[in-house]
Amino acid sequence: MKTLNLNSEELQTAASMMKVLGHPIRISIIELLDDASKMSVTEIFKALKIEQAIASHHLNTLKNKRILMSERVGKNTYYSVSNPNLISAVNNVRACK
Amino acid sequence: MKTLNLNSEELQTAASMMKVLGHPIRISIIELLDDASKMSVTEIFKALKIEQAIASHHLNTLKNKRILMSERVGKNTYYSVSNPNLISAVNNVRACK
DNA sequence: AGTTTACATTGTAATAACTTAATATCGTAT
DNA sequence: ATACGATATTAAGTTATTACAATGTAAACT
Repeated sequence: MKTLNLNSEELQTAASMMKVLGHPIRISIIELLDDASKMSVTEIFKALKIEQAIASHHLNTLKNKRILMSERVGKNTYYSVSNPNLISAVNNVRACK
Repeated sequence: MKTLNLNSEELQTAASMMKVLGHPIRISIIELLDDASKMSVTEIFKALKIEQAIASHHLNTLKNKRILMSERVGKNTYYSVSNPNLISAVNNVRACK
């Protein structure tokens, strides 16, 4: 019988990334960025009709787990998805009925 | 600018499935079942070296979100992954460095 | 320098998730 | 019926998440 190591760094990382993707606002951000590739905080919070502070908080959460990258251009910060596999992951879960 | 509906049933469901996948024990259960296709609770908790009650809790959590299916055969309950897309989702996140 | 636009951070309170331990149920065989 | 192996449930304490509100910082322009 196969045994696994629950404490491996890779597993912990994967779990924390999954967990962070497990929020409707954060999934929506990924899907917006899948279409647009880069968006500013203002574009995102307006598209989702949420408070600016909430968008900022979720964007920061996603960035901390290296799901998003950010780039400051003047007053704006543009966010983008760091790895296309993450979009696939979202699409796969979306495809479950 | 595109707007999305944060309250859609599908989005909520996808988010809650993702969230449930965001735990090292639950990811490991998916990976065990990817290899074995069906396993009993005892096989799972021994493979992961965790308490029986903890395995049972996590299995129930996964079943509630329809990530796993279960089938009772005599004294044993066999669990299996309900949809191969979920295995793909885990693999996609695993593949992110 | 002061103002405006764009983002980020902090504190707080409510809710949800996790672990652990103990107990209960279910199926089979004696 | 009882006992045992397998699984499920319950309850309690702790920790983690979340939304909200308010405040703070940063860049560009006048």
